[in-house]
Amino acid sequence: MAVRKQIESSLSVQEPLKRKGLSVTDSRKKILQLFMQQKGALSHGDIEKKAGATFDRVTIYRTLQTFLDKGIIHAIPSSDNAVRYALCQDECGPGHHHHQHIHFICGRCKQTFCLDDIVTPDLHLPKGYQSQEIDVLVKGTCKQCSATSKRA
Amino acid sequence: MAVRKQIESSLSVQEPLKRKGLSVTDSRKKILQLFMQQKGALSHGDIEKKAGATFDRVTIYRTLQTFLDKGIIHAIPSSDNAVRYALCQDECGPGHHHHQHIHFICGRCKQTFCLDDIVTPDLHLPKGYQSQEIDVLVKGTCKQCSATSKRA
DNA sequence: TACAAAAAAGCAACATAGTTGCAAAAATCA
DNA sequence: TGATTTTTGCAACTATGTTGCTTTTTTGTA
Repeated sequence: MAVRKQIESSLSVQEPLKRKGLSVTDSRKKILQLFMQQKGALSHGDIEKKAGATFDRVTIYRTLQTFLDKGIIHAIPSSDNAVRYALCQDECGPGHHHHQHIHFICGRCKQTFCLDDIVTPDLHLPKGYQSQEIDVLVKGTCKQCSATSKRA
Repeated sequence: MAVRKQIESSLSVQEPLKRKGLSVTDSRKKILQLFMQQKGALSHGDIEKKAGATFDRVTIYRTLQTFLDKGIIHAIPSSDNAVRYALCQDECGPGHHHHQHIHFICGRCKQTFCLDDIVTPDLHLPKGYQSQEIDVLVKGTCKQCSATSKRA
């Protein structure tokens, strides 16, 4: 039955929500699930497409905002006016994000990935500048796409 | 006379346009001037405000796109759905951008600056990933704002 | 399990941002 | 100066994001 499947897969989804003190609702479960099934980052539009007409657009906006606030996802800047979101790895608290990883944007498959193993480098800023957060965006060709093009 | 002033200040503005093979129009002069007068980066909205009702919105979009294509300005990613633009320093050709500098986003004055002297660091990417371009965004407090808060 | 309080979702209406095609105006070049 | 090419402005449209309010769902407790 489809129902059983739903219940099973949503079990692992409920836990993080509860841990963050959020009430467990259909849209939150669904959206969190989408993120967990996904290697790359998701934009609001991606979620709208993937979730189909299940949820109101507004609900998606508000859910993303809630997830951001609670430190479940983090926003990845972009230069195409489509901010993407991805799951936080380590424990990010409300407001406190601890991200040291970099983001890779593939020009071929257009996906954005978190490279969790690559730590953001230290920078020497000019006198007077105080750094709070560093975001490194690397554009190029991802592992998968590099491999496919070689074989072709 | 206001006219003379216009002509004088637009002289330095015409040159880069011509060098890039662009016809010299009022909107291009005005928008390029805005960038040259400005320390920080400008979003489409900023330009719309600063240019007043002088130009059509569409013209601003198209001018920014043209400047991007010709390597006169570069786009700075953001996580607030407001891509900002700033003048290119060295010679960037069409398609070929050579930026090694980092971008600083001040949380206080909300301005974005190019720190031209800070070179983007080398990164060791995982096997298979090919890097073409690196964008470093640093969020924090800028020189000016740091100074003001100390005195206050 | 049922119920009241609190939280979230849905809806509608609105505001802003970005795109496209086409006609009018301006810039270029001979 | 005048013909050609380029750019602009306008209109209409699509997409994206926001807000207030009502209904529904969730939660915690009896």
